Amino acid sequence: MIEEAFRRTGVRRTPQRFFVMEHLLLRRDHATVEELCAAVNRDNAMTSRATVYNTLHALVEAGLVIEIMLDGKAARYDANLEKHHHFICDNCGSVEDVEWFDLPPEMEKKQFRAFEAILRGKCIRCQ
Amino acid sequence: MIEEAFRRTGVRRTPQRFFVMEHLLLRRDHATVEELCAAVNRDNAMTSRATVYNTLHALVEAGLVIEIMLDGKAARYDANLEKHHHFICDNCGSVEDVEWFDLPPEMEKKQFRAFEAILRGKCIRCQ
DNA sequence: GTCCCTGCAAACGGTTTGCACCCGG
DNA sequence: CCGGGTGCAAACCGTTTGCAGGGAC
Repeated sequence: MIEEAFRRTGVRRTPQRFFVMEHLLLRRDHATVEELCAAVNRDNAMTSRATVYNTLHALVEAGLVIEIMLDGKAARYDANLEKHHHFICDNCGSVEDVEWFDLPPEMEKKQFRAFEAILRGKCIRCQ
Repeated sequence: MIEEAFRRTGVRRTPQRFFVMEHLLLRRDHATVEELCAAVNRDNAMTSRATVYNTLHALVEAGLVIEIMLDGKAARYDANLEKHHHFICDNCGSVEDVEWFDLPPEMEKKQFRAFEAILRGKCIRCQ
């Protein structure tokens, strides 16, 4: 529940923040700022790009959303908080979640703070 | 040998291209365009930023260098053609090569075209 | 009532592009 | 000589910032 998550993490509840969070939860398609801005403005009240950036920073800070930076293109945002990796389609550039797997044992020893895998290929639609 | 690599891959040999390639081979520190531009201009003839970009595209195209895009910051370039992963220091942002490891067997089955791991932590200097 | 959020517009940093000139093959 | 590379400057695109006004708590 969004209200509850905001209260719990101390994120101030504004319509803009609510709509952004709602969109990320409903359509888990790794939206970019541009897409979120368009979606929120289509469905609801007016929201500036700057506010979408501000909102996303707040949500990332609060741990409600993760930021995915791939290939130097626009950042994408993901409300899936389970540990997972990412797949990028060579053809259409879409991003999909991939089930989590750990580092091999010999690497695990080295105590990295974080591990993230990026997998590439053609997605089902593009094959 | 640089001359030979250029001839083999059909990259036209200009002083600028030679110096960029030389720098990447000698100091394998994952240089950014900015750093390469500065280094080439310090040591040798004048070279514009646009030409460094052009050169790097040509070298990546020719398969003599790989491009590393991390965290939406400036691209970095690497003359290490062996398969490897990358480590980024949380503190200073430096990038290091990490020995290659494969996907776990259950993932290997899915036939991804490419796999790249990004590891994070503190580098030796920053610990 | 106090902060913090919002919208706007300008600034920013990395990269790309258009163009006239130049040089490698 | 020809095609492609070079330098310069302007354009581009995603993101950040400064600021005045407004809404959450």
